[in-house]
Amino acid sequence: MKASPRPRKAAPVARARDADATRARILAAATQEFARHGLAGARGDRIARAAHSSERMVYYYFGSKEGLFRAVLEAAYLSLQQAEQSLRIDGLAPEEALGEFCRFVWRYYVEHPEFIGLVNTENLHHAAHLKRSPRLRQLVSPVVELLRDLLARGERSGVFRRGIDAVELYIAIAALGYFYLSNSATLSAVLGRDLRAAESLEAHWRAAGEMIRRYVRAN
Amino acid sequence: MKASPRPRKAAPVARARDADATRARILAAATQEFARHGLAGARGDRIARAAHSSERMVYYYFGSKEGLFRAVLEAAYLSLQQAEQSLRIDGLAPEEALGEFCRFVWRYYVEHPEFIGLVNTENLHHAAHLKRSPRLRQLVSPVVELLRDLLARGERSGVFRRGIDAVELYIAIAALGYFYLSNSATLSAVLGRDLRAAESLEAHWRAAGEMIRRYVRAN
Amino acid sequence: MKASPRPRKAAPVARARDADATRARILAAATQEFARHGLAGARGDRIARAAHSSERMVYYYFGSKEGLFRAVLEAAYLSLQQAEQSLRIDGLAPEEALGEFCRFVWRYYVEHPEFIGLVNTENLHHAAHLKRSPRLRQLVSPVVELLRDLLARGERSGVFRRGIDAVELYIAIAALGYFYLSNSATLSAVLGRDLRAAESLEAHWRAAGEMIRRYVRAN
Amino acid sequence: MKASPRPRKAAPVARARDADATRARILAAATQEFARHGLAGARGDRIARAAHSSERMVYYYFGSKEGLFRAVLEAAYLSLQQAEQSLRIDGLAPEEALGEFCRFVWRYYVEHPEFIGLVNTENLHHAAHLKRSPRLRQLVSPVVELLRDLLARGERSGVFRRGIDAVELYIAIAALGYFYLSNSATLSAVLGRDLRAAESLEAHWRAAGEMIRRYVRAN
DNA sequence: CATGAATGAGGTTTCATTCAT
DNA sequence: GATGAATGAAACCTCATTCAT
Repeated sequence: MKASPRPRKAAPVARARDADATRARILAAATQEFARHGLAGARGDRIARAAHSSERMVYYYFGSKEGLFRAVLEAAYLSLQQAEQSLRIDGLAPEEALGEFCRFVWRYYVEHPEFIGLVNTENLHHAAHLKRSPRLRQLVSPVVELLRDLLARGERSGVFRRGIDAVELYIAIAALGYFYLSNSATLSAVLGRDLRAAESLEAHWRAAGEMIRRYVRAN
Repeated sequence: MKASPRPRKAAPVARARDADATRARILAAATQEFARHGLAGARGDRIARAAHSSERMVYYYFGSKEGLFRAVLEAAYLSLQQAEQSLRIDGLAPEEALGEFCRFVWRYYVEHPEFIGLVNTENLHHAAHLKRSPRLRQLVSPVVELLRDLLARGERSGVFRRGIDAVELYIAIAALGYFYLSNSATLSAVLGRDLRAAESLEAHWRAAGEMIRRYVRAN
Repeated sequence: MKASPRPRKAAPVARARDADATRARILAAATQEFARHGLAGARGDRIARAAHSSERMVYYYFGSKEGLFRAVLEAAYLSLQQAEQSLRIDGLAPEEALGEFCRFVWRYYVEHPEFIGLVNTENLHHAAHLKRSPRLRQLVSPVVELLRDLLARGERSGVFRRGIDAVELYIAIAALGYFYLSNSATLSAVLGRDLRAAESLEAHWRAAGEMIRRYVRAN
Repeated sequence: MKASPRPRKAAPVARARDADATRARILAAATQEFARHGLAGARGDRIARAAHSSERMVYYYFGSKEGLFRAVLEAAYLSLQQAEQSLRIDGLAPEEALGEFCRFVWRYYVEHPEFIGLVNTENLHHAAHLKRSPRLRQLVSPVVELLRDLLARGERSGVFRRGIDAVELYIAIAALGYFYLSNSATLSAVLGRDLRAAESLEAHWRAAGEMIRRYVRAN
């Protein structure tokens, strides 16, 4: 065991560490709560209980319900950005790279259902919190730039057609993944098919991949 | 026109005692309120005021907030179904017909932003109200059948390739329209481009149409 | 089929009969409702539904909730009085007559649990409705007179002791029946014995009869 | 007496922050309100006002109206049990002891009219709250055991007859006190005699005592 | 005689938040 | 830094009752 240097204020230090941990637990609990119930539907006591803390602490650390939501939203977009930054596709052939890109985006949605819930809630509020958050205003998503490079590479090598807008391509990719997952409940009811079943999901990713491929390929 | 005897308080009385009209006004007001604020965020007094009625009447006609939401949802899906039934594309050539279909779906979303709000809210609740509504369980969307016929026609005439699933095609068309509109606020903030601007919208419909066309066409 | 004499106003007559029947059904339903839930706990819509009528009719016939309660109370006490008037014990020997009297009172409580519920409710209200009802103020219970005669007879024949107050005797008889039935739920819980079981009830009537007998008998 | 530093708002502050005291004041106020008006007739704002607190605090401490009622009921039965435990009659001669027991029970009813009101209300609800209360289910009334011992003693010394059930005796004693007080309002109206008058009460306790004595005595 | 529509007032309960130590 | 106690405002909903035909 490593000796910690001069634990003169052992108790306070422990508390301080708890403080960070408490804050993190509240943030995690709030992320789930806001994603599941929206901003208006979220309940402070549920967050406090899930975080093994108290409502009082929520206000202590985040000031208000909206402040907490803003923090949750910031953390969610920051997480996405970090994941995006770990994406390496510049070594791959354009078509493979695009496939990898799609898989990355869609997998992120699948593995982070809370992200979809939070973003839906934020859209209900016309992105008011996103706009007001200084931390988020300066973080521009790097993925569009990535796609732009990819399209240029594909164009040069002749496998992609010209004139494709990177933003539009990104939106299409996002749409095909996000909408399917976000709306699977109502779609399943209306279409009479369980879209959450494994085979439905797989079929969708295949069709969606095909759609993106056909959209960009030359001729 | 027949002169009614002593219409001293004609207008108010007519309004005050017309149950159908009162119900309809409440339903319309609630549709807006739920679409804008979600189920938890909707406020009974705002609905009553917008409907020129009272909170009491809301409960008189719809029993509870959830009952009202269910009625709103039923009406919204019924409206969509009625619009769908008025869609006539069987006389058009397959490619034109598909274009017409896309335009119909996307225009519906553009002209009924409240529909998107309601459906998002219902998805937050895992389609619980949709599932419980007997009126909606029996109404199956007719558009998938329409698409299936269209795909068959196109296949036979050689303009569409084989093996396209009508449900997948429908989801793709819906996704490209719905996601863009539903998420325009956060996307605009993150992508740094106003997706609600007229030229952005037009560009999107063009790109989306191209994507669908390329997805189905032969070769 | 018998021809009814001149059914000129058949419908109205039928309606008029229905009116009496409706009134009676409302009264019967209200009796149950007030007995089960008290005055404050009684619900107009439950009464209307149970009477196969409408809330509006309740007000049409009885003016107000309190008016309805007063009518119910009057009917209940009138029923009791009618039953009391049918009691014939003057031909029996004093001891037998007293036994018959007890059985009559206790059987009435057993067979009219709604009476107990109503009387408890009325006591909660300090008999305010009883006091205000002119119909009830003039109906004096004849049973005390009956008991007084009985006690005199028994005294003369030497089987009853002297100095027994008829009112006290009546209260004792009532108490031993009423309290047991009215409080059986809490007593069962506290005493750990199901007082509503057939053998418990029988044992109680035996003990209660013994108590009354020993109270009045000479020496 | 110690002088507290700067007691500028001493009284209000002390009162405002003493959780136990606040809880107790609410409980006391609710006891009166429920006893006087029943469960359905009780009003939250009246309780809050009488407790010099707020409706909000009622929910803070007791969760719901029913939760408050349950707490009130528990406290009432606990109080009775405590009083019962302070009853000492094992040193007295059997006849004296029985008289003391009766006096104790009847005095408790006279001095705790709220207990009668609460128990009546609970019986209206078929003892539903009593049954659900774990605290009350385990507290068995000790008085029946007391009576059983007393009867055995009296039997042995020959002053009491054999075969008397302690539960029946307890019920009889309770009935003669409870019923008289609980139903005095309607009985007074129907019998045309003010049962709450001092001389009526005294006469009743005398007659009731006589009844119990004659019930148990040998021969 | 009957009734569907309407309603004011107030009921219970919940919400997000602050006080005071 | 942390906490239990407290709270104003407003939410949803219900009640007994009346209106207007």
